[in-house]
Amino acid sequence: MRDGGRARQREQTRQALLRESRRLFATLGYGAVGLSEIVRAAGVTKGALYHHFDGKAALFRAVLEQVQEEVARQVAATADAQDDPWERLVAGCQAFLTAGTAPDVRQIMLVDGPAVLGWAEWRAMDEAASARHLTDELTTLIEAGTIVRRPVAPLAHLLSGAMNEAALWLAGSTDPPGPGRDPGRPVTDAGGAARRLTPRPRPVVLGPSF
Amino acid sequence: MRDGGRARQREQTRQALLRESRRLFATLGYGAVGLSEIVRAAGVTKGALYHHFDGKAALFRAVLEQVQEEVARQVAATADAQDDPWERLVAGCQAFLTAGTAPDVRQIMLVDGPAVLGWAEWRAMDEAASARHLTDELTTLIEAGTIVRRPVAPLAHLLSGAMNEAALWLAGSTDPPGPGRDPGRPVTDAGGAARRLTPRPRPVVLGPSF
DNA sequence: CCTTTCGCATACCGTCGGTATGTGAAGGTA
DNA sequence: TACCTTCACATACCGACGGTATGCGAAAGG
Repeated sequence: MRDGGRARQREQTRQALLRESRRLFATLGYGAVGLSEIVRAAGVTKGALYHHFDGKAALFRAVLEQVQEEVARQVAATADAQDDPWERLVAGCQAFLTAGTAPDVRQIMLVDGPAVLGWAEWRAMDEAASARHLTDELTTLIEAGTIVRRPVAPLAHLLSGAMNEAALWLAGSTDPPGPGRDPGRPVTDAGGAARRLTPRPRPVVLGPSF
Repeated sequence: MRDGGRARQREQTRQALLRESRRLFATLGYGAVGLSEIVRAAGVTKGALYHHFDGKAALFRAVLEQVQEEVARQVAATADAQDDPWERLVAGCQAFLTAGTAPDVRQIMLVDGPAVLGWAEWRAMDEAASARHLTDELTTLIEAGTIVRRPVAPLAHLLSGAMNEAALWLAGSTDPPGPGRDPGRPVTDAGGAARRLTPRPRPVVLGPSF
């Protein structure tokens, strides 16, 4: 072959499988995508797929890991640009809402993820990817006295759940399994909505509502 | 037949299908349950199933409707026992967390629901069943000045998402698709945790944290 | 140059959701 | 009571799917 060695070709095939399966999973949903479609789009056969992954669910898991990593990177980058801890939390939430509006994230990470891998595994992956930072931020805010002292784990879960639902809601009612409206609509202003949802005056306590 | 007329027998078959499929969906998850298992457990054949429902997803939809109705009834009953609007909201949230801890609700309503029917349809069903009351409660609280005046729709979504995640978390890490621990464990004290999560002093503003 | 390894293709299998058709009892009608 | 219609299913079957076992040819190693 004129292209680089075996390792190069191997990685190329693997990336093609990840890229095409991600696209199909995002647009049609996990259940509506057949392996035949994936391998056809990737230009390989089922033999290649099962050589790289342990099955359909394992392929989905790899895609989900990729998506979660991207979201975590965006959120962390936006949050870390802020110096003040409270502003870091707010910026991080806004960044998550912006990222969560993307169809990939929406369908793969928020809709199919828990059902395909089971909630426990999905939660563990989310914890490892991004929720860990959220816990850190909340801990910092508690230590600084910005929010009332409470167990951080429940706070993190509640805030995480609220953000997930908000992302799904802000993305509009466009999702594959249903009737599905125009996918190319201008996407409701997620950033603006997120900003409107956060308090103008910096609060002294976060606890009461939780 | 010695049992009542056709209508009676028909309803009996339908209920058996709903009961057994609900049990199997709850314990194994939607994807891991085959129609053959369902009809065998219900003591009928696939012909009966397709005579009553339009397919597997439609059967699941009927089960989900049933589950949502039960949850909504419990929540409404608990909330309506309180006179004060704020106490109604708190009691309703606690009741939801208690109900959401049940494995049926957990797997069917919170995990598989959005993936099987699509998020939009799932959201519409939830809206019709229970979220509508949540919006009403929040509106009342805003009108009474208990919480700061904001658009209620975002508030309702955030709170709903937080409650859903909380219910999944409080139920522990036991779910079918994963390794799944002892299903009969004593269920972490959901009511107590819910009470601990809500503020002791009645707040004047709910907004800041949202 | 020969051998081994490995990345992948081919061929095949059991099972699944879904459908088309058959059937016998319940219910109406004379 | 005899007949006919309706209806609530059962039976038989199909294409497609996820998954597996095996074959093969090119690249790496000696």
